[in-house]
Amino acid sequence: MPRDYKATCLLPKTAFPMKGDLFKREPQWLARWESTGLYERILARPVDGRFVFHDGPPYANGHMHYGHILNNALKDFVTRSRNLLGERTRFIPGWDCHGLPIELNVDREVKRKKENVSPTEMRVRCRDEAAKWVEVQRTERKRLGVLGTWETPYLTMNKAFEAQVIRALRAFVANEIVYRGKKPVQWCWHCRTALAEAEVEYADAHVSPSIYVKFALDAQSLETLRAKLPAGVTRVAALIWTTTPWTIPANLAIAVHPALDYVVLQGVDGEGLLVATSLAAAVAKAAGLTDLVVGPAFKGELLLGVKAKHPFEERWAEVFGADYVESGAGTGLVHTAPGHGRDDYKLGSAHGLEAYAPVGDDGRYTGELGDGAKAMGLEGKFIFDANPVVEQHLRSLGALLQPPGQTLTHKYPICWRCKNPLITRATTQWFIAMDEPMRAPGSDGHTLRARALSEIDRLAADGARAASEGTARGWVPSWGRERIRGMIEARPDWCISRQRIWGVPIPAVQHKATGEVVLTTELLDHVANVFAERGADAWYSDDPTVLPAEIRCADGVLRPREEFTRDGSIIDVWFESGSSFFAVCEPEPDLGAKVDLYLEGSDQHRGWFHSSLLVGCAVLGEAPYRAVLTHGFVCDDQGRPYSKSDIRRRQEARRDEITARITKGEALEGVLAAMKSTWATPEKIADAKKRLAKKTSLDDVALAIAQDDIEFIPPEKIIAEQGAELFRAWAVFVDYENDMPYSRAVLNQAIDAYRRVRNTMRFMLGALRDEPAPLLSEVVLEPLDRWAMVRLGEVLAKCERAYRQYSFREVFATVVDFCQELSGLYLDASKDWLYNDAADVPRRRSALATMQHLVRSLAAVVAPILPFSSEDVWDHLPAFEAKGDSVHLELWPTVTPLADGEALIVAMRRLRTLRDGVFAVLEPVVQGWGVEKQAAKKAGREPGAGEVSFSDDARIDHARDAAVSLEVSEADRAELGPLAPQVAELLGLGSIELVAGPIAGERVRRALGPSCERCWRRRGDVGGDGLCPRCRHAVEVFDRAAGAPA
RNA sequence: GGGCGCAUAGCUCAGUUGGUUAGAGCACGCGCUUGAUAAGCGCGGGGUCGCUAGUUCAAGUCUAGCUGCGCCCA
Repeated sequence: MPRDYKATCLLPKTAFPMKGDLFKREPQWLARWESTGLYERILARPVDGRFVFHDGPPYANGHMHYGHILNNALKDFVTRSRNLLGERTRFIPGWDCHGLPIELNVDREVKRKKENVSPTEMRVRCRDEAAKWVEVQRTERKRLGVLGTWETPYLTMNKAFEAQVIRALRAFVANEIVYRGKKPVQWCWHCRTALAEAEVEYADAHVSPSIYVKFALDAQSLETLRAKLPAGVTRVAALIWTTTPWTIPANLAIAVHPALDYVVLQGVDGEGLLVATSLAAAVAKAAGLTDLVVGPAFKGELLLGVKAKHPFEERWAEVFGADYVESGAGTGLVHTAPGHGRDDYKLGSAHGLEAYAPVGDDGRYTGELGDGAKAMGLEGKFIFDANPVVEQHLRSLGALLQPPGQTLTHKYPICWRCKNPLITRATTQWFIAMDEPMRAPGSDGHTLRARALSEIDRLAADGARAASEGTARGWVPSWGRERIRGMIEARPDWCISRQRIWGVPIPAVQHKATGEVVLTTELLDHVANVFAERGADAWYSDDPTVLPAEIRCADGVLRPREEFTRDGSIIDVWFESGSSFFAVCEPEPDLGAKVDLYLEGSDQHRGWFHSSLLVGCAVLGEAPYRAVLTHGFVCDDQGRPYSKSDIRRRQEARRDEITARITKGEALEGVLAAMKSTWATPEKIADAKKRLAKKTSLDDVALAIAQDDIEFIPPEKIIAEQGAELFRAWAVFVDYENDMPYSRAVLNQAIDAYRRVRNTMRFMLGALRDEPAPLLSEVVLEPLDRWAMVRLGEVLAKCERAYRQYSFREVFATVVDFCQELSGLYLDASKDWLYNDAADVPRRRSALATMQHLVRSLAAVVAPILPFSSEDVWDHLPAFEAKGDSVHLELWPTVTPLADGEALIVAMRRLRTLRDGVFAVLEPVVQGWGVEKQAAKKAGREPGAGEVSFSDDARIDHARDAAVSLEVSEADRAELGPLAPQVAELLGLGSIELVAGPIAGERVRRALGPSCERCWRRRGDVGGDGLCPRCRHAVEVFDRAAGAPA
């Protein structure tokens, strides 16, 4: 019985599992890191660099969704990689706690229980509600592996934060750009509050009435147009078009474009209709006119100053010029109600008109209505209910153009929270002026807008400079500049007040006797100190000391606080979060107000980046950040947003389509096939039919189908069942600068890449066999190992640059590629000496020293991305000098450059082309035999039992059984340099012959001679004992060590 | 309707300042592999670079328009 030599081989041995079992083991690492104070120990390392990262606060309401998770993963990549690169980086997570959604949640609860709750009590409830969600999200964020000060996060409802918000507001007041004014704002009549730009959503298919209204011109205006009238026209009406009849009572003017062409269109009974030339035909059609008769065209300029009679109020609407008037829709004459539209307001205020808005908080008309409207009974009526009333009344007056019931389906703004349609309504609010010079001491007198725009450009310029240095600052990606620039350029003054309770109050006071409203730096200084100590809740208490004993009015006179009442508005939550750098980073001595990086979704160009920029410009005189990195949104495989609600909407749409088509008489099979449904298989269709037979409604079956076709995978499910790290692998696998496709298929691809890295590490750990490896300094490296070290150096350089540019994907791809490269050639070739050489053979020791360094380095490189698995590797890496207890305490790995590095790279490249040549001739032989073998097996025969066409000499299963001859030029052979003597071994061939000239005979032959029983090589040196000399020696060494001579 | 983006193989992505035959991984097909085996290796098929026009000796790359998708706004 021949001896089984397997036991004498040094085969891979490691406890590092192939399967991560991440979902089970991740919590254990998290617990360990927490108990060993890993985060603090990382920060305590003596490093020179420093990097300030600032977490944008998610809203403390609801569970984390995919966008949040992705965002948190990216943030963790940043903090961990910066720390790895020797730049101390803290992560202070934050939450946005104030604001409408939480208040409405509590409100709903209060209303349900029919309780009567004071503002103070309301704030307590809101605080509890926010705290509840902070807790939920804290758990979810920690579970992802995000490293940070989770026990001391920043909350916008913390006292210190609230005080700093007031101090930020003070900076605006000191700059004299805070004012109170009556201006149109987006208003939710249901929530009874003004909304910020960021709080407005749009409904796709809102149906509005669509009416054309006539405003009769006065005699003098008629005279102006005398020469432009078609024959028979004796009177003229300006024709406007609107989708908001309820704003007609607030009409004060009409806008035309001075450069646009207008005509008078012949109507009925001698009436002319004033419209833009380009729209005359459409209007005539709407009016049911059979002939299109118009007078000569003229420019809108001629109309300026023309007066038209309001249809039911005793006042005149004057015609003004405005360049926003369009020639493509409506009539070219725009109904202008300065209290109910932003453009309208601008135009009105330019001509001295007030922002007239006779509509209350609740969306009902107030007593400010004109007599005509009051006579219609509109006072107290809800505006959307007034639409038909106004329309009917206009009709009865003959002021309407077209038949009843015309509607327009269009996008319309709705409240982000309650989803009710919004209105634009002028209210008295606090504003921050964008275009007034800032006058605080030390300010250079620029306007906030100008300052912000110049900061945007400064960041962009700095970003370009950074890019040329191989790092990233400014707007990343660079188009962020255009995006935020457009928004800052176009934005109106910042409306910072909200008529709600849950927030930081705007600490203004009103003098009871004079009605004067006071908001001064002195007042703010006092209140900020009170808030710092007692929190903003103090504002709602009865305690008089919330205010200073005396308050200075505009006339310079100090008056006792008892003469004042406190304002009830709170500040826009975007102002709060925009102040976060000032509340969180500025007070910390090792951070400071200048933050190196903000990192959020690209929607924050309008949100947090935007508000932070404005606050920064007022408080610091500059942007609070050096770099702004944005990511896209998580989408499904069709590129549609991947969120629970979006998916549900799509599932329902699909269900409705299935239902509709089947109800119309189409066959189930046909419908499903046409939709490429996963249910378009005979079994599934049978299943569906069975369900229908069981009286399950068609809708329910259709929904089940839709849910299978359009799947939503809850993130917490992936994390609980597969592990957070796989999600992180997905986050690094897709390109975050664009929208990121998410589906099971993509997730699986990311997992495959992860496994490639994991298994390559595992192989090398196995090679090390749980034994301390020789140090690099203790061995003479073989050429192949030297190549690996040179390549590692290249990989490290590339990854370092990629990390500095936040190109995490590139880091990961580089590592995955490197693993592939190692697997395919380096590790494969090394197996021979790893397994078969005696333990102390120099070339084996060289390989071990190299692999130890490779594993150690690669684990550190991927640690920011795969914190769990890299720690797993670290745990299984044999001890070496100075090995810490966590990979996360490592600093960026280094490799000593080798003088012959370039030559080694060239040699390896040549070896690779050589290998391509070898496989090109070898593959058909191996494959041909393989196919025969498969066929024989299939037919139930033993391969080679006389029925296959390969002769024994030609059978080659494996490269090691092959002797190959290859044509290689002298120059190419020279490139092999130090690798030349080892070519056969490196390529795993039995033997290779490199021939300079043409090859006469077969290029591939079966290697001659018996194979060594231990290492299976056919090198022609196998002795009578069945072993090659190398193996004979190894067995001797093995037996001696085992103390049992054979 | 406007602003800013994106579009390369079935999927995820590379593709330097325009310059040979557009690459990689995954998936797929065919093989190998007792010794990386819920792994590893080799070979192979697969692309009108969204569409149209233009600039150029030369366009995936530059310009314009269009289509589709996303974010932000109206």
